[in-house]
Amino acid sequence: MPELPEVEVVRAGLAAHVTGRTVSTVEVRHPRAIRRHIAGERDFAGRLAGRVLAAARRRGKYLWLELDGCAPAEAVLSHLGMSGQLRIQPPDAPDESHLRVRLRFADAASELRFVDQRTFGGLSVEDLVPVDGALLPRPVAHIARDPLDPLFDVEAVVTAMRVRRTGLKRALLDQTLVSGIGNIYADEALWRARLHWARPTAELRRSQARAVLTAAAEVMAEALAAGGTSFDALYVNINGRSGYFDRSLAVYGRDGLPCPRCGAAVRRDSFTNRSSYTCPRCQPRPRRPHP
DNA sequence: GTTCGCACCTGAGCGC
DNA sequence: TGCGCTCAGGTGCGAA
Repeated sequence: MPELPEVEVVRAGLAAHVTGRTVSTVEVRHPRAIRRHIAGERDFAGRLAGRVLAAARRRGKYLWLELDGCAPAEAVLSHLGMSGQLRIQPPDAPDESHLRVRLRFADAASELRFVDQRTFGGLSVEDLVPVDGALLPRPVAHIARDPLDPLFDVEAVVTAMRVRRTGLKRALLDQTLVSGIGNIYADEALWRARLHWARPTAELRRSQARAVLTAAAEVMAEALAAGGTSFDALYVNINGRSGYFDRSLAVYGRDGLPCPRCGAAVRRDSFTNRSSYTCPRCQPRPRRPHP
């Protein structure tokens, strides 16, 4: 699944290969892919045609391409959801089976395709609004900075986290508190910090909260460094298979396998209709877990 | 105001 | 072979 490192790889690819290019036409192949663009398909296509893609930006798992020469400032916003890909393809390349949106460019050198099997992701054109010194698409205004953001304030997040009355993993997945962390990196960060996912945030020491946030930054930076090598000129990569399995995951998806640190069998728990993986020895369950 | 649970969605894997 | 069920999980929204 695309999490922060994968989205950053895509952003860098788009910055290199589509910025400065003029959109000629837009083809929406599946309406659900632009469901967040309330005005509909024709408006979506009309607002992009003839526009220059000026810059590729990201916050957390949201990605957007700023549009040149408009007031108020606008951008085409993308979230990859669970299975989304943004691909740069030659115009004569066969359509992918889950191709949802196609952007053609005036130079006709290549086209940008939004491919999404499960259609949890999508595109929309949004106004940019000033938030905390940054210019963000309106639906992203509530998203916190991510641990790789140079302006990420770890001490402020530690304070905010300890005010919450919830479990630690739930807090890590709350994009309004800290963005970019999904189920995989949450489990990996918790393992590195030796903390159980059910620890009540209100009972964490500052050093523990700081440790798990630092671990999240480390594991995502390592994944980004690894993922950055799979990019080439014709493929803006969110390739779940190659990017995903190349990572060195300590616990995620390793139910029953030995913990790389102590050798105890990794355990899978149910967590809000999904899974959490922990080492029962390195990450002991708290005496009073958050329910 | 804060926290939680569920729907959304498709394909792989599995048991029968 | 085919059917039905479970699982995967980020986000937004309504309920508590």
